[in-house]
Amino acid sequence: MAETPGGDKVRDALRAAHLYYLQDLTMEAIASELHTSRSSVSRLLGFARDTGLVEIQVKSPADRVSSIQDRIKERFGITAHVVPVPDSTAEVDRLERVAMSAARILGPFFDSNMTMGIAWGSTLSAVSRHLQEKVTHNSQIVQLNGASNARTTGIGYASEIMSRFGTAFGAYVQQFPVPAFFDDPRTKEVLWRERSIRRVLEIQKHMDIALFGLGSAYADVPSHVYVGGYLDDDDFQALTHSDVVGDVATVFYRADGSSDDIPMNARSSGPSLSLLSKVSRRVCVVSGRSKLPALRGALAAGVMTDLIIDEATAHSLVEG
Amino acid sequence: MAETPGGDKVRDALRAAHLYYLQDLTMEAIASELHTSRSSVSRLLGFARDTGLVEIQVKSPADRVSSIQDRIKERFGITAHVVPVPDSTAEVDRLERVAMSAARILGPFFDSNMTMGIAWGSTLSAVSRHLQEKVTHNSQIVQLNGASNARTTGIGYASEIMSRFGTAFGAYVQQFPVPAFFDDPRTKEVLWRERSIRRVLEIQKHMDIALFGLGSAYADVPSHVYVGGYLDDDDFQALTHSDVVGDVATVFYRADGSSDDIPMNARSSGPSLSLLSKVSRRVCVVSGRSKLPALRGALAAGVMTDLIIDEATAHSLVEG
DNA sequence: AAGCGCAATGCACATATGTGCACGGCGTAG
DNA sequence: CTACGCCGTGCACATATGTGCATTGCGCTT
Repeated sequence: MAETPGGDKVRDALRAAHLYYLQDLTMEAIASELHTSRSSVSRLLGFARDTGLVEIQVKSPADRVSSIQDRIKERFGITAHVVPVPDSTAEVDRLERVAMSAARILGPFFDSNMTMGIAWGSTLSAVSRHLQEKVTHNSQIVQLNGASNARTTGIGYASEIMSRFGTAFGAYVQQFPVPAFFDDPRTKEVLWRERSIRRVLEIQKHMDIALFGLGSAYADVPSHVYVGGYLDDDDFQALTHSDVVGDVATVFYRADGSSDDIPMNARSSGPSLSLLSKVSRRVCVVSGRSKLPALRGALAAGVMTDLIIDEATAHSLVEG
Repeated sequence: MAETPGGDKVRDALRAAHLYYLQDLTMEAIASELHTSRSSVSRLLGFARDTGLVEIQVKSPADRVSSIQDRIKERFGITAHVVPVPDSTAEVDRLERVAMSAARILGPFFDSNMTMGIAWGSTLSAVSRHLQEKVTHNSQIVQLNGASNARTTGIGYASEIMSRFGTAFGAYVQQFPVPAFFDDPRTKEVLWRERSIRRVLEIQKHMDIALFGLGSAYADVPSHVYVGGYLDDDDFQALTHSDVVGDVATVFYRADGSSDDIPMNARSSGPSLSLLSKVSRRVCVVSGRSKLPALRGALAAGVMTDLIIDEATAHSLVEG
């Protein structure tokens, strides 16, 4: 067992998965082919699923007319993944379920030789907790915006998210050890010239997927940025003054999607929206009606190509 | 039910599938969300699977060293899909199982706006019987080679295969109503100038996927072509004389993969191997060791990009 | 060589899922 | 208006699957 430490297990799991999912054999039958017990087969299959040897996708046939996804596609030109959640569900559970779905939907998007940039926040945290393993090679996860602030280094929180993604995909994790917001924009400018930082920025520039939630001061569950001590009263005032409706990776924008001339952005560590828009796949996860204003703004800004959203909010989006 | 004749069913099935596969709810839980009984949910999920709303893939992680697939990839430069089948399995069951796997593996390959060319024969027939539904749009299936001969029109057989593919994918079916082999090559030349025929040839030329088995005179289960009255004694002699080891869609080739100067090919209705090689994805399904010589020849000819093959035969392929 | 600990295995039971059958609604033909 | 027949549904049962627990085998330590 030293030389093939589980390699046999993978082999068996793969074979079991093939027999089960591709040939419709029952576990009993597989057990006899594998000369083992049915229980072991059950466990092997479980292993195969957890481990990403089996990938299950739910595809919406493009023909279902006027489904919400299509309406969203028409109106906003993006691909929506609407997560069914009963309306009665509490806000927290709702986020949890959207996050779980997001984690599953994400799987097929990411693969070997890719780089995924991720933001941090309650939403991403939830997603990270539901990731299923999927082995990839030569892939990396890069943090989009800094996480430390005046009170904490924020490292525990953000890096936990990062490392969950890293281990789930077997990807190299590239942290971004800078504050979320600089006190002085000039510090940022200077720091941005450092080679160590430029290396990260360079990686960000070449990412294949960006994954983020939306920040919103008005959310029922106010976003992490707004309650974590990242902003002081002056900052809040400044934001209100600039008509900010939300943020993506600590970069703020207005209802019309514009993000220029918002002073806070000069101090933010996140990627500018224009930079973000160069990424070929930009996945946004949203749960809860209270994020609607932020969502509309983000749509106007065109920051996303894919939207994973709970049913009720999707509904409100196309209704209102 | 008149206006959405099953549209609701699809909707529900989709939702159920989402809840089941993406959110890990139990059928019981889904039943209550859907205000129906657990049984109905079970049925809905079954429907979702049959209907292609759910797609399940088994992926071989690229890292498993020296697996058969990798060895094949190295040696022949193609992607192999090895179907696990116990060695003790009878030849017929083996074909059946390979065919079932092939049908499942094929699903993800084919999609809307694509054209798939298919040959006919025992292998393809078996595959066609195991296809899972998958709705696509603006897609078509085109027959690669004629099927009628001196004795029968061959239409029942080939067109049954064709239509199974057509209905499974909701694709337009383009038959190719010509004999498998012409008595006189000049007839073919003349006919090939007809617009109706040229239309089909044109479609073939633009196909995105080609799917075929291998013909072999020496197979345990001799291929359909060799026993269906398509060839007479003289033909057989001619083939032997030309050192033919097998055929793809009634186009013959030698062990070294060459197919020129084989007189029969001038009379065959199938696409020349060079034409075939222009298709971006060329999937070959093989079951049974007796097809090995034909397989080696086909590999030498480079006609395939993907090979779906049973385990034992794959083994022999890399061993010998 | 005996003892220890870890991981894999199978058993037996608990759950979850699949399906034949009978019932009831609804549209249609008579 | 009634009879007929076709779904769609849920029930109850049959199967199939998941999992805690005790056992076994194996490698390593003492």
